[in-house]
Amino acid sequence: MEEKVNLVKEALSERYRRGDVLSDQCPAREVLKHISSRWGGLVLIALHEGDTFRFSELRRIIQGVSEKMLAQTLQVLEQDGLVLRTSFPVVPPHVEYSLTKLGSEAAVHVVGLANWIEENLSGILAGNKDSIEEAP
Amino acid sequence: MEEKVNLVKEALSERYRRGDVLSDQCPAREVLKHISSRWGGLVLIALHEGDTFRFSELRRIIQGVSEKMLAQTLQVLEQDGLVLRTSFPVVPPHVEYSLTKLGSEAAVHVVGLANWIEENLSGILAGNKDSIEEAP
DNA sequence: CTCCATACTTACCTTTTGGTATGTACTTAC
DNA sequence: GTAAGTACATACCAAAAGGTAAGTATGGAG
Repeated sequence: MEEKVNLVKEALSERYRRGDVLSDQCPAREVLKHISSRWGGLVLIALHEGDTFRFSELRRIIQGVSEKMLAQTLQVLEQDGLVLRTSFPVVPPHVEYSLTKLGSEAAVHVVGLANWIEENLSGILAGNKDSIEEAP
Repeated sequence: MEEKVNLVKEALSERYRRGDVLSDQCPAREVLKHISSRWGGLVLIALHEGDTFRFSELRRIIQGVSEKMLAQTLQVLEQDGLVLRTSFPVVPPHVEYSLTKLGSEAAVHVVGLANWIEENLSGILAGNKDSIEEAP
């Protein structure tokens, strides 16, 4: 079994020179955490639907997100260079959010996953016994 | 602005008949949560590398995961019908994990995202100022 | 007879995450 | 003059996630 683990590591050797989400040291795992955080992926999906959005628009589209969490998530994604924040110095405040080039590329994969889930939802739910039967 | 939100909702109308991760009611969001949970995606990625894996192999490959979390994550993914668990009634116990057809399809998207992150890691890190400069 | 290995489970505790409520600054609408 | 809208920040608390350590069952190795 030790050999098999090594074989897999060997197959992943190319990955070690860039990033490796399977390694707990690698910053790639941090980035994956940001994108796959509770609201991170949904923000990318929402932004992928249009060009620019205001804070309050995003709040309405991403159902259930609180102001605090949306602000926090947007900041993290902005720091990763995935989201662009443009604020206009007017009152009341006007801020627009959009995806950067990097952000669009990442969003494509997240949207791909979300679409797959949405299309295969019934199949997945069928495999999930909890949703149809429950022990008394 | 209300019109814009409606326009987006209209553009997503097709999605409402299947699943919609942007809706907080829809079970699709739960499935997304499972897959994008801290260890869920990494399990899919690891399993995607080979045919079958034993519990202890997965623990070694997915660096940093605890026994408790790996067991829990595998159970959730099994309930969603993404992971297949095969146990052989021998002693010491022998259990093999692999992806189902559904699981393979989901894994493709997760692997795609992970690969993108790994390939673009330096670019992302460059946009992330926290990793190079720190306020004193 | 004791130790080791496998694949877990369980109890206990800490850390992280997330929600609610409130405050801010300013202007327009009523 | 009071409320509403905008884009947040902040404090406080509850819930969830996660780690550690120990226990379980069983048989073989020493």
